[in-house]
Amino acid sequence: MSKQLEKTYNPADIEGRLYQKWLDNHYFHAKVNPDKKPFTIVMPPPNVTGQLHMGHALDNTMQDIIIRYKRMQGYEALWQPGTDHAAIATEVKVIEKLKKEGIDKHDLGREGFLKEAWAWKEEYGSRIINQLKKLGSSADWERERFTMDEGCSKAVQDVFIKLYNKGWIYKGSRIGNWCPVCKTSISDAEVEYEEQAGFFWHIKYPIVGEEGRFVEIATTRPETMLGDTAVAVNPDDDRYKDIVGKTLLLPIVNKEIPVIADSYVDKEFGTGCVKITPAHDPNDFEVGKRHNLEQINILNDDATINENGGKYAGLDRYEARKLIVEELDKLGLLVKIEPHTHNVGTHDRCHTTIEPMVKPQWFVKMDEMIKPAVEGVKNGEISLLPNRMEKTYFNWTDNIRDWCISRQLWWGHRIPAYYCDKCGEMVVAAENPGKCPKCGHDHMTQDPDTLDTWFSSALWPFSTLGWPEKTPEMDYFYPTNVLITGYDIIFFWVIRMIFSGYEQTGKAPFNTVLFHGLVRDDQGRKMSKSLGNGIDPLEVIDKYGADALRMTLMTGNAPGNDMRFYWSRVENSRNFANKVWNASRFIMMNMEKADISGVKLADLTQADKWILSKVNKLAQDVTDLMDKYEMGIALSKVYDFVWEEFCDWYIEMVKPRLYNDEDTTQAAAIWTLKTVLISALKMLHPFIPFVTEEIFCNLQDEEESIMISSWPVFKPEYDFPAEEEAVEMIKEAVRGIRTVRTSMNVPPSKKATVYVVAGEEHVRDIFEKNSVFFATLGYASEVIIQSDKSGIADDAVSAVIPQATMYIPFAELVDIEKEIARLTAEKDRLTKELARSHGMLSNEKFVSRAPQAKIDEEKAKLEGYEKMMAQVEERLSALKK
RNA sequence: GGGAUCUUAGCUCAGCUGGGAGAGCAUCUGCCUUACAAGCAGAGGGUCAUAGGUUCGAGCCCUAUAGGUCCCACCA
Repeated sequence: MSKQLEKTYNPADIEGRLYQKWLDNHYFHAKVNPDKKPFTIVMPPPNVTGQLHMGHALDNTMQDIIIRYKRMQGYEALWQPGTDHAAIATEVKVIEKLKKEGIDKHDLGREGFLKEAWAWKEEYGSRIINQLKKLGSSADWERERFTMDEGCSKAVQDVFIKLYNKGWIYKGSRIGNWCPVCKTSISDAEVEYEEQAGFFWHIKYPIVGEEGRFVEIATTRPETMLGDTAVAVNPDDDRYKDIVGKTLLLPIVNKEIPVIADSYVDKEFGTGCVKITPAHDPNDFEVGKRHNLEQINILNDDATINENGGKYAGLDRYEARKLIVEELDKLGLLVKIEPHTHNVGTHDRCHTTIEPMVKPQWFVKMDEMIKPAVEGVKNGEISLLPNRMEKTYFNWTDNIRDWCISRQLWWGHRIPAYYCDKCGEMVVAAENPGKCPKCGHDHMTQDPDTLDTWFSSALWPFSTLGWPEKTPEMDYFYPTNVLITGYDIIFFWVIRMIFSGYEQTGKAPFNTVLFHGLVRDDQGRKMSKSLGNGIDPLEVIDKYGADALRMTLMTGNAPGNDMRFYWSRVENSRNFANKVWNASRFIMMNMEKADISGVKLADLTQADKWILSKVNKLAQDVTDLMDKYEMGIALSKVYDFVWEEFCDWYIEMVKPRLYNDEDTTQAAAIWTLKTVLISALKMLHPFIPFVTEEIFCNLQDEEESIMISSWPVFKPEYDFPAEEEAVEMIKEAVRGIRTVRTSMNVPPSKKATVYVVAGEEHVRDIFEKNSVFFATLGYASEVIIQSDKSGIADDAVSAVIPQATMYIPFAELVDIEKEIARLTAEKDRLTKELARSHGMLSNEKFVSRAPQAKIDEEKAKLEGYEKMMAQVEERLSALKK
């Protein structure tokens, strides 16, 4: 017994209820099942601090589509979810929160602060998960993980110790990016360069022992001169050849520093003389190493000047800059100030200008570990989609530098290294050894630093499955199948997962990476909080439903490209959901009219076979596209089919049969409607799960969910190419008809005659009212078709449109001059087509290389053209007479 | 400086290995019709950035040019 649906689709009424039903039935839960093949996607873990944004919505919609598709195909489909502790992002938020309460992080101490952070995680960590659920995400929430849960922490610790023992993790003093606000080092990838207007200060450094002679240098950061230990010139620079090896008096500091020659210096840039500050510039650091220069750190962690800055100690870096410039001016050493725009590195979290600083940090050696990751992509073990991402990938792997993994934060995985309080001996171990192995002192202190948040994310594809324990899940679901993420984190995350996967498990963590672009606003800008242009996916869901949002995100852009968000596209998607809803409603309204249990394929009319064969072919096409992860194209194919073929043509064609209880083909029509609808619903389900589920359950009382129904496959018995061709011919004929008119108003007796006439002039004075062809078919008891296409048999027309009672060749009704013009144009077109076809078939390359099917197709086309040409010529000559 | 990518209808974008220029929105015309006005039928609108080349045939391949976007590196 099918139920009646509401007149319009109202997502708010059903989404929550259906999602709860799915959860209650554990449909999302994947178990180790040797009878089925596994298919695994691991969810990029959203930050616990996160709020669902369009990027998440897109990312998770894509994953959900694939996982639902695979589930319907009979795979044991696991979508492994979880959240990321997001070290610095969370720490910043918690500090902010505490600040509002008037509490400083350091007042609480490490343990107190971590308590606060965990409380934060408990409070907000579930928020984004609930938002993902609103999207319809069918992740296996029963397996939800967290990067800092016990298992993942164990994995992190094991990997650290393993890599350390292998010599691939080391502690080193290196110059790195320091954020004076977050007071932590950050990796190069976390630095964003902003173009800023600044100045070039030209300063004179006096040459010792040569009164009145100076070297002029140009700098954008004059305050760093406090840490200068040399001035460098290019060895080939003739201007300065004679001063190399001489000594300069560093002004203000009044210290003697050497002039050195180093090819790093660009003769053309600035004055050709560079002040060298090894402790505060990455290039200078390298130069300093080559020339054994002292590193003088002049900054405190908050970027104020430290005791090495003499009288400037305690001042902020910019304040110091101002005063130093003033002093240089007073000393007569300031030559000039030039405006200069340059790129300044800022921290991507807080946008503070970073300071290069020399700090002891932990590093992962990359040179060896990256090799299998490069090889795996090169040999196709891992494919990146779209392919162009491979270039970006190799660009990175070729230039990889050691990975700085220590962070001076509290929220994160603490580095498992312990130092003896007495002799400083370091031990890397899972637990505090308690006693120093070297001097026997009985107290060791753990390294205060934590690990880069990406260190744990890098292990995510396997740590979530229980690694390093040998779990059945690890055996069964790993390696995962596809990773879906934005191209913006290829460096942060994707590469690190790949090399970690190879190193830790000996296997690629996934065999395909599918990248998507960014969702931008309607002006193409990045959605960001500061611009206030972000569109909240939840708002879209509230207004138009999750299905509409999902569909919007999946259409209208190519894989890997950025997309713009338009409300009008959401409306269109909503309209489509409503269209499906109403088509289903119509079918349900008519389902009871006949018993369809005994319908056989032989009972079907031409129209039925046509639509059946269309949907059959569609299933094949869509499956192929889904397997290639071309979800956007797959969806638009189903969209076109449902709206244009099924609703606009088939349902309209079939109406007369439904309304006429005497019609012997009524049951066949109902059977076909239902069969095609169910197929279409199944193909739509991964994309728009809610509306399809609601309809399916109302339509198929005996089946509990479309989620666990089977994906449509191509069925040879539904392949009716001949019928398809016949109906296409009729459609072609009817499509040429311009205007459709009914005879005045349609009387309630449902008897009306519809004249379908080509060309408006013929009927304008006969009929007063225009109407719509297909909608009117439902009313009409009789249809007269006048077509300009000969060759369409009357019985073919009436097979599709049963009320059609007349068939009059168009030429008999039409203005002869016009018809000749039309035929002439047609002849021209055919001439061109024939030339094209002949050209192709006479081309040796084409004939030898093209697939046989294509050649046959072309031959068939050629024949068709030749026939049509003959007809056209015949009619032309007849008319001319 | 290195690299990627884009330029197709008024707007935003599809166009999968070369073979009949497409969608949504917008515009215009006619329709409340027993699934749907969140709808139906139709119309207008494009030298596919420019210039060459390969090919029987180019939106698609090659070269160059112009403009846009992004990533990486970064000059003190």
